[in-house]
Amino acid sequence: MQAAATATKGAATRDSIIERAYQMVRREGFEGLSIGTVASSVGMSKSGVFAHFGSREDLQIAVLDAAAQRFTENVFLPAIRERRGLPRLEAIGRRWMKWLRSEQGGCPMVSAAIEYDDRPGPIRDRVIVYQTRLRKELARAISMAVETGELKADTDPAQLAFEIFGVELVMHHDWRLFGFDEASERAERALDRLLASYKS
Amino acid sequence: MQAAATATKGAATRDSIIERAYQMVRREGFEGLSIGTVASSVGMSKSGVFAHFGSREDLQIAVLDAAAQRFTENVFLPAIRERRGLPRLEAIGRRWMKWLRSEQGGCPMVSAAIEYDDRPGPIRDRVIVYQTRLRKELARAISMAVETGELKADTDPAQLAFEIFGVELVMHHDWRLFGFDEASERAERALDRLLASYKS
DNA sequence: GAAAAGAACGAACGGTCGTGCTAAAAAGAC
DNA sequence: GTCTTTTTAGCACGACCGTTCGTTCTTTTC
Repeated sequence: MQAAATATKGAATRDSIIERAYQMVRREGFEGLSIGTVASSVGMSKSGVFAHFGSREDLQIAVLDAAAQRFTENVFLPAIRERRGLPRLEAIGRRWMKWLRSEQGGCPMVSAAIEYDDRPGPIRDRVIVYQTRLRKELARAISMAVETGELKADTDPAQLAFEIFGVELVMHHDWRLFGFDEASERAERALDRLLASYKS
Repeated sequence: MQAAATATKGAATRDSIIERAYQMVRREGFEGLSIGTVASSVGMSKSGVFAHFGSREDLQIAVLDAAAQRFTENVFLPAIRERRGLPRLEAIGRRWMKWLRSEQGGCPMVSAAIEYDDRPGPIRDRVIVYQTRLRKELARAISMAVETGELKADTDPAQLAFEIFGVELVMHHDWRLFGFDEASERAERALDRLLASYKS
């Protein structure tokens, strides 16, 4: 009996709790997540849900981990199948936007970054870990595009990663406030212009 | 006895309540704002504070209005003294960054946009009004720089405003998570690169 | 001065929150 | 089948929430 996807019955319900909590965080944010609401949503008692995590914070962390994992699976992993260099970098950018759109209720990672950016504690620490990792992966993809000669040799990968992140943030912002279509169109143009300004 | 800065005693304490609440929103966000905490912070009773606003939501809206006013006073109004065109546009960008830095606890407007982007109600409505106005003002400054011939004639003001907003957002994000110095430096470079790509 | 208006207080309300504790139910091992 | 472990429910707690109400104190107006 190796570790299967879900070994015991408890792990399965734990997963379904996280799934439900994940959906709620997208709408209410991490601080808006309450054990009672999650419990009634999955049809369990508060204490039943509570027993799976031991504290509200641990539940929040579990949701944060799930968000990070999903982001990686939906944005970075598929992009790896593209040829290293500009194609892969562009694939990341496009899949990133697609990911933001698919998260109808807002990206939990963005919420977490805003909510905990000055609230010290384990959640903030973990947010920083994930954001650092994301930026590093992005810079790595940029470096490859420099190596292939598709981007200028004097490109600062971290700087371009910073600027790409800005485009994704403003797309997220505008989409939620002003509607998807215009935000997505502008973001695509912004990304094209940005990459063009770095092309050799 | 014309309307002075604060006509009656009540209006004065009302202002001081908003001031305190404003500081708290920067750290805890709008949803984290509680009347009891504000009250004890200004040395009043909960009901005393409550009487000035009539509801928690009205207090939140008062803080939001104060944030918008301060932003205008600190970013747009001073920039108007610069010559219309590129100097004024650059002044807006620089003062914007300075404003983000001066708001040690995070910009309430950014918090509000994230917190209420999918929570219908009067707060979200007002956030959209302010964000629309801001974007329009920014586009207006860009248009002037096109008219003076400093930016390319085919510049889309709304598109450039979108992209500038992205830089400010990622600067806000990185600053809070990774520290000010690097974020500010990268944002300045990003803004320079961005404007350069639009210069005629 | 008195009278009216405004400002602040303190107690209490119904509600929700996270968290313990204990017992029942379910699942798995043998 | 029984026994043991895991999983869930039920209940109660203390704390905090926004809000209401009646009262008291202070300021303004005449």
